[in-house]
Amino acid sequence: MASPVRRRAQESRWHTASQVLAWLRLHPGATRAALAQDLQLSSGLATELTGRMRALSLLAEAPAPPQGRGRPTTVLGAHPDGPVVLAIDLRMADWRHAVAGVDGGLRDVTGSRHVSRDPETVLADIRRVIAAVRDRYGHRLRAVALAVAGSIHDGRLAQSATLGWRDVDLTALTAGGTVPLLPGNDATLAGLAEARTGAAVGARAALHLMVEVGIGGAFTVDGQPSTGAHGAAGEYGHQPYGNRSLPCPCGSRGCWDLEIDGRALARHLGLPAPADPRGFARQLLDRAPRDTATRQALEAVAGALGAGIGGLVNVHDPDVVTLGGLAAPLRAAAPEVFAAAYTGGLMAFHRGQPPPVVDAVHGDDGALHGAAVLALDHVTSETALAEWSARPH
Amino acid sequence: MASPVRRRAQESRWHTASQVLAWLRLHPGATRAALAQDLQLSSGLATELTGRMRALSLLAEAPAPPQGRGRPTTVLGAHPDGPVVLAIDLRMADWRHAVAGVDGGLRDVTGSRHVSRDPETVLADIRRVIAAVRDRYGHRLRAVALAVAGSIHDGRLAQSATLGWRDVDLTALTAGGTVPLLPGNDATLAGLAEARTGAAVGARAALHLMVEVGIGGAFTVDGQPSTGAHGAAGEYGHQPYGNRSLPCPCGSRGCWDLEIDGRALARHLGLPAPADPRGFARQLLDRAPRDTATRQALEAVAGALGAGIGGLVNVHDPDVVTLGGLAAPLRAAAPEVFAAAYTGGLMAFHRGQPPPVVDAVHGDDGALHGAAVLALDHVTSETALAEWSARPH
DNA sequence: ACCTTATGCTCGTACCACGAGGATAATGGA
DNA sequence: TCCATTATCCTCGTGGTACGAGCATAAGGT
Repeated sequence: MASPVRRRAQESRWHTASQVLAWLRLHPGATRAALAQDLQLSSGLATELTGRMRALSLLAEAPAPPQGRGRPTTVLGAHPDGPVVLAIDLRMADWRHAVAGVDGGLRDVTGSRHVSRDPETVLADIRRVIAAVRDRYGHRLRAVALAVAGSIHDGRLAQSATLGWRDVDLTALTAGGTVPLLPGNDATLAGLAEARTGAAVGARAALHLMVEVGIGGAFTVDGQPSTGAHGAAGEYGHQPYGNRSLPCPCGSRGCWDLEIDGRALARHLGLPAPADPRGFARQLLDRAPRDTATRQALEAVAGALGAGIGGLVNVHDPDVVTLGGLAAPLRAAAPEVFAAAYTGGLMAFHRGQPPPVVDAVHGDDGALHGAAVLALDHVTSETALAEWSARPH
Repeated sequence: MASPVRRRAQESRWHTASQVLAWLRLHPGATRAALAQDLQLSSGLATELTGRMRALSLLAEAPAPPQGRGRPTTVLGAHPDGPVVLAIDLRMADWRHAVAGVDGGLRDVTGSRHVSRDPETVLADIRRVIAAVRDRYGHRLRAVALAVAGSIHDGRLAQSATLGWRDVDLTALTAGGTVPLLPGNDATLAGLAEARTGAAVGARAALHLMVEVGIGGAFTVDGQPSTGAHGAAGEYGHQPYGNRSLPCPCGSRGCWDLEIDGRALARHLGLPAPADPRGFARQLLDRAPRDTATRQALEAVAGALGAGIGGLVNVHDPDVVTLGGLAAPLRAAAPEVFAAAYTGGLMAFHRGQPPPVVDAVHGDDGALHGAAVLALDHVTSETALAEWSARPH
């Protein structure tokens, strides 16, 4: 615990080290010479910093293969005894987890299907995994991030149509331990992953939209998602873009959600609401080319998707929009309809150079990667580094 | 000009000084002792910092009136030779400007009506004022911020329904000089002012919505507005919340704008679109109590306002929502309808503690104050302080 | 072998932050 | 009037990061 008086000096002490680790995650397998050049470190400072961080097990250096003339440099990587985080992605039918070191690489990616979708059972499973990882890594485990397909509010899972849960306390997962638990909405974290290592790399402001059951997303600026006051931001599916006569399970009416996912497709086809909207939509996407009615339903949905995205671009003014989950195949099913609705929804001055709408690159791994990013951001923060350095190594 | 190599040291050198000036603006007329306590500065550091900043004309100290026992402290304020900024608010019928020092206080608030609304004429007027202020303050003038009732895109005024302008280059206003021009949307800057010194003080995340002609706003996190990639964020009026059959001057259809302002009121009353939607709405608000049809029109608008705000709360998850311009009286005209639509538009888990919707406190001065905040943020940044200190005094 | 190139290391300097100890300037009571 | 009390300011020695110059080192090229 840093004394409050020493606060400013403590933090500035780890400022550059934190920058180094952030840079390392963006450039895995990079050399020390490249680090010094990118961050404009003097060679003296690079020596001192890497030395200090090596001594603290924050960094490992290995001789780099010589490339041309000059003294060979070293390759930077995570230290074998360095801090690690646990990333968990809790989805409708299954959940997965992985361990990551400060270089951002995911290790031990493991998954298993839910035996029961009952909250108590699932949370007990997760608690078991956390305990197992803590047993294996000991004090090296510094944070656990949990991506959930539902709305997060002050550390609680407020509601999840996907899982059928309502107001589940997640903080209890690491209660008793000292490891912080960082929960996040799955679409928000997938957006974070796209911004850092995905289709939105290089963009200052990026909007990610993900369709599974309903539509969610994240707006990131300089790689930081806008989380709002209680971590509940990004619920784009619950904007009144739709038909006011349709009630939404969220409690509101006319939500965009209802115009986008499998429920909307079923409605357009005159079918009852499917139990598994995601699976239903996937089926339709597969058989679309052969079925006119299905194609028309997909066109309606693609249009609703494009028009809404146009409105969101007006609100957020992103450099780029990324599509995750079913959003990408939905657009691909009716690209002209989507494009017309998208540009039609933009304010005139955006139409000269509309932000490109690109498919996400992380696929189903987005939320898991994003959870790792969230946890590693926490671990490589200046205060967390100060804490880590206070322990013996 | 700082050499790139010295960047890190230069910035950290001014880090605390920048914090001091930021704090001073939030606590005008505060004492040095209070500064040291709030920022947890050791008394030695407070001495050194204030001394350095006094020598650089960044700060003035005057003996504080003694209050009880103990050695009297000093009151901090802007130095009489310190840096200043020029804030300008360009509105439909008139424009105003003011000079501000680093303590944030607005001086010489002046206004004048447009003789002509022709862009060239108005911009020439503004150029004249900038030149006059520069003549008077010389190198002390460090930034000019310009609030405009229109959409900003990469430093240009992309379109303004209010002024009837389209794609006007604003950067030319200070061309030739070295003073940076910082343009901003008026609603965005009003939101900034509310977040720093208005109704949203203390909130981490705040949403400001302002109705004049159409509706615009700003989402601020920790006092920083989300500006997007090109400074065009916050165009809430151009989300497809409304009736798709209505074309909007922005080029899209069904914009929220068309459901909220004087044009919506006229439509509900079966009247043609008014030339001055703002004045028209003001008239109706005045005579509402005596006229049933008007009251019903106002109720429809208040409902559309509340429902949209509910959707935006789902998106942004703010701590508080502030209403500027006509938004406050529109709500007041039908508070029950507004409240029902607002909570009805919220996702269920927000309804337990919905973010309070409060009236803005800056009134018509919001954009001008926000422009001053924007300019002063620039001037008290670490790099700007480094530049200032490099000059002789 | 020697030069060239690229990088790492050492060390003196500059500067901010910190904390302890003492100085200072007011009040208020004896 | 004098002195204790209180709150603040100032001085100074220490610690720590960043910087840059100069030198050392380890390769490839000639």
